[in-house]
Amino acid sequence: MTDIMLHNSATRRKERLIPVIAGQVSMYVCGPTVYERAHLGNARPAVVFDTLFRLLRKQFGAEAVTYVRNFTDVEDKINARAAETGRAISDLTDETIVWYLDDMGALGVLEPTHMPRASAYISEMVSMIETLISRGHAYEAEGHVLFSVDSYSLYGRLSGRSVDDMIAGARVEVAPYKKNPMDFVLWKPSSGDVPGWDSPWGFGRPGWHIECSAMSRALLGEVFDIHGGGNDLTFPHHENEIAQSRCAHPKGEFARVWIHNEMLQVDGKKMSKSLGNFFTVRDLLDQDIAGGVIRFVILSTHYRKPMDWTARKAADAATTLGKWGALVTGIEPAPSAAPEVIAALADDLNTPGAIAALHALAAAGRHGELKASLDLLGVALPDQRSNAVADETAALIDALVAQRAEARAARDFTRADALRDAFAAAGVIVTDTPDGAQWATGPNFDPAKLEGVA
RNA sequence: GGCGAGUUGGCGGAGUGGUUACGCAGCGGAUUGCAAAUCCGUGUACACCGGUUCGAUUCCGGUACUCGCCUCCA
Repeated sequence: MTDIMLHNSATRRKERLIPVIAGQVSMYVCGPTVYERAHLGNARPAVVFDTLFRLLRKQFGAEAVTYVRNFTDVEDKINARAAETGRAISDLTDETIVWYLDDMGALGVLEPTHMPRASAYISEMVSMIETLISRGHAYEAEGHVLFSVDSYSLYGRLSGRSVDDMIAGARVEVAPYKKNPMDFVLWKPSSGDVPGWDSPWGFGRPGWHIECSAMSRALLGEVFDIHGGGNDLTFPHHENEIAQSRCAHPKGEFARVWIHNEMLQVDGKKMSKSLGNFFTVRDLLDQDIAGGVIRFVILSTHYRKPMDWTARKAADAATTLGKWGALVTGIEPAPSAAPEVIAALADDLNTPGAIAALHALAAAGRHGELKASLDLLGVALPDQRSNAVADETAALIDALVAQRAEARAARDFTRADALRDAFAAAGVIVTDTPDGAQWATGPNFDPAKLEGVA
């Protein structure tokens, strides 16, 4: 079996994946906070780690891979959105979760093994916080429980920063009850409409970071193989997760390999909610950009490089997938993806390299392997006639195509070219082959424009 | 200011201490009534300045610029 090499951002080098338990792999990825539609930037990690999930399943067997991606459904942004709209929090989070699964499903993202909701793990969080207090890593102050960064000497190692530097560069006001300005909240009091739970420190709710520590512990244990997420989470979220989990479970290593995807950009700037330069996955799907096309564009750039989304890339991807669709239609997939494709993916998830291998398969006539390889990558080819042409429309087009053939045979090129122009205007793509003309509908298909041509 | 990532031909985008992917576009040709599609052919580009080396785009040091994190963020 091909070794899987992954760039571990904790050690900043490429390492061979050696699972904690031979033959089994466990992976945790930070999932979305659920209060609105996922934007394209949110889709990047979902697609990247889904591709890794697919590779791991291929290499270790589907049953041997445990993949956890949480839903953060306890978070102050959710509370704020619910308050603004007057909706119940559970309505908001339930609806957003359905949207998320729909949208990611359209991108070919498989459902992880477990999709825990933070709200279902409050007691585990409370328990972990109690452990941290008893071990001297956390303290209570004014109804809050704070993690003491001074109690963990390796704090800052993942993100490569020192506590002193961070304090010097801090741009936030420091709460007066913090012993060290970098101490972060594990538990905070709730009042009014804000949701809360009873705890040894009063009625309150957990901080964001402890949620992931508690869920990964509950589902994967004190040590697991891979932890993933966007690189914007490296600090403070992942740094804090490490501090919490390793201090609560000193014998566990927590995550062995850290994988961070780079940001998706628009015009060279990170797509983000705060900048407002985002569009949702649903927006693109509604523009008839196929999920397979979106996924292909995302996979066209290596996950550790910034990637700009452009309409040009989507158009190019649609063209490529359209060609491959024609090659692969009716072809039986090979039993396995091509070795070149697997080798590229096993080399730190080199998806652009894998796509180059796909082009080679297409050129070499290895269409069965092409199909199987596209399946491994999770890229769905667009249906050649996805616009579901009505029977009478199809009959009309067939008739017009036949008329054009007759006109050409009669050397009536004026008539033949007029028909060709009409097809072009209506978004019907006609391709002449040695066996006669074939047609398919294009992205701007508009059957109304064929009226009166006959 | 601190930390991290990046800078590859017209565009997108891999990779490598020497033979210099791949895709798109372009150009030349075949084919075609003319096109489209297809097929064949065609591109020594690696930000800048030093260093190491027989040889560097690839290693080391520095400079510039871009992006990210340092506050919620995938």
